[in-house]
This record gives sequence, structure tokens and C-alpha cells, in this order.
Amino acid sequence: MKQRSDEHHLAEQLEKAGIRPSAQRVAIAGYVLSTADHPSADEVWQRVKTDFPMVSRATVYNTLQLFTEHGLLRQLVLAEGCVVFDPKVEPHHHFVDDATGAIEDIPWAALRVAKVDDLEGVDVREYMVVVRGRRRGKKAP
Amino acid sequence: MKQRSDEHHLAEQLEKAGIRPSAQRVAIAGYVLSTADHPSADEVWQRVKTDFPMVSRATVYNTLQLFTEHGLLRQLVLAEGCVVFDPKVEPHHHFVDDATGAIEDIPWAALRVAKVDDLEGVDVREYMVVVRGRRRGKKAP
DNA sequence: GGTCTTTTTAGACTACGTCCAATTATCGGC
DNA sequence: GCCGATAATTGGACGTAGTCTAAAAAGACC
Repeated sequence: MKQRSDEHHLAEQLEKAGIRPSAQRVAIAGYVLSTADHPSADEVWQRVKTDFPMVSRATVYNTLQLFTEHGLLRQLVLAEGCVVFDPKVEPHHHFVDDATGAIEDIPWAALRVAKVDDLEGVDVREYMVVVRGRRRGKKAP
Repeated sequence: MKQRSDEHHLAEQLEKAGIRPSAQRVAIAGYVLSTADHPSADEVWQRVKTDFPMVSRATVYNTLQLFTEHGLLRQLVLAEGCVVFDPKVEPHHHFVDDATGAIEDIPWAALRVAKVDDLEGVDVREYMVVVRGRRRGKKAP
């Protein structure tokens, strides 16, 4: 149920982002740029294969990387199945250093989130703020 | 450089949490309950093996699971290497459904985080709130 | 049409995690 | 202390997600 105009529009979108629109890339874009899911890379591969059986896994991974570099996608690192352990069991927030990937704890009181209780339709069990950035000064003189 | 009293203290801590303190569990606890790192399960295994060469991977994974169930550890799902893609590139927050694992977007304006700019020693690139819980009502009559 | 660059491909390889059946350790009662 | 029941541990098979590479295919340009 693909429309030629859809593909044309997608190709334009890729070009606008500075990406050459190959057939594979258009097929991948057709799924990943419009879905409300938050698919993993392999899920994208599985999905795209149904339309485009000959696409290789490497292509899908490379293409998602490319889209991300050009600002068409964001990578989230909060999915299930990828777990680290923290002996500090009280609620607290987290800081992730862009340079090293290290995770540090931020005390609960250092931040405050307003309006969590106003969220409609959900029972909140817990929440945390994830801050990403770089440690300042310290090392570089 | 292990102190007998340390091990004794750890064993007590496990018992207090309702866990039978086997030698392997004490060794695992000795690392994971006191570290400031946020190790992955495999990192814990690598580490514990240096003290306790015969421990099997299954034991470490089971034990971490057990500690988590008994409240000695928390699992964080925000580490690198575990990525999902989101075509919505503007800043927004995320809701993770405990029941299904599905990730939903929360509009940026629905929450507000106070004091992010007060964090000392870091240059913040981005941040988001991760809310976990359950969707209410809707489906069940 | 030829050539130079970009893209894609298949498959080997690694890392991480799960599962299971068999073995070993531990506990409580005698 | 010994014994049977229960709990814990083991190693290895298995599965899945992801990376890497060398070679083939496609596309751009003259």
C-alpha cells in the first residue's frame, strides 16, 4: 500500500538532510521516520525486511546511524533489556557523562520535577531525571 | 585484602534482607553493594571472578536478580549500548509502561524540571524525565 | 562506455543474556 | 553425626543483538 508520492516526499526529506536517497534508505525512512513506536535497530530491520526482503542488517544499522547523525532520529538509551545495577536504592537522579559514558548519581533534592501528578491516565510508580552532558573544568587546566 | 568482619557484616546484611548468605552471594555482595560504579551484570561477573574464580555466570545473574527482588539493588535501564530510535527529535520526556514495556512520549511542556541549571560542575547538553508506571483504566472495564 | 566513489551485501565474529539438567551444598530432625 | 529434603550452583548449550570486513553492486560524472 505504498504511494509513489510518499516515497517521493521521503526522498526529498532525505536530500534536505544531506543524505543521498537510495531505495534502501527510503524504505527504512518510510518506517522509522513515521512510527509512533520506539523500535530497536533490529526491530527496524525485521520490519523493513517485510517490504524489502533483500536488505542486509548492516545496511539498516548504518542507515539508522546516518539518520541520527543528520538529525532525523534521536537515540534513546532507556529501553528494557539493558541493565546496570545501583546499590543506592533510594530515589535519585542520574547524570551520564557524554565523554566517558560514566553514570553518576544526583541527589533527589538537587532537582525538582513539577506537574508529575498532573499526568493523565497513568499511575506513576517512579520517575527520575536523566541529565546528559560533560563534567566541567576539574581535569583540563 | 578481605577482612573477616566485612564478610560477616555482609552476611548479616543479606540475612536481614531474607537471603541465605552463601559464599558466592557474599562475594557478589562485597562488590556490588559498595561500588560507586554502575556495573552491568557481566561487569559484576568479570569482577567477582577475580576473587572467586569458580563462580558461574548463571549464579551471578541469578544473584543480582535476587538482590534486586529483595531491595538491595535497583536496576537502571539507561546505559549505553541499548538503543531505541525516536523520530521525534525535539526535546520531550518519556513514559515507560511497566506492564508492556512500551515507551510513550510525554510533551516537553507537560512537566517542568527545576534547578537543572544549578547543578555544579557539569555542562548540561540535554535532560529528560523518565516516568515509569501503568496506564490507568482505558482497557479494563 | 569507462572509471571513480558511494552504497550494499553476506557472513563471520563478539558480547550479553537465558535456560536447563545435573551436581553440590546446606538445613533441620533424629 | 547422619539422612533426606530443599536450596544453590555449575557448565554448557542456546538465542539474540550488534559489529566488522572484504567484496560486489549501483550511481555519478565526464
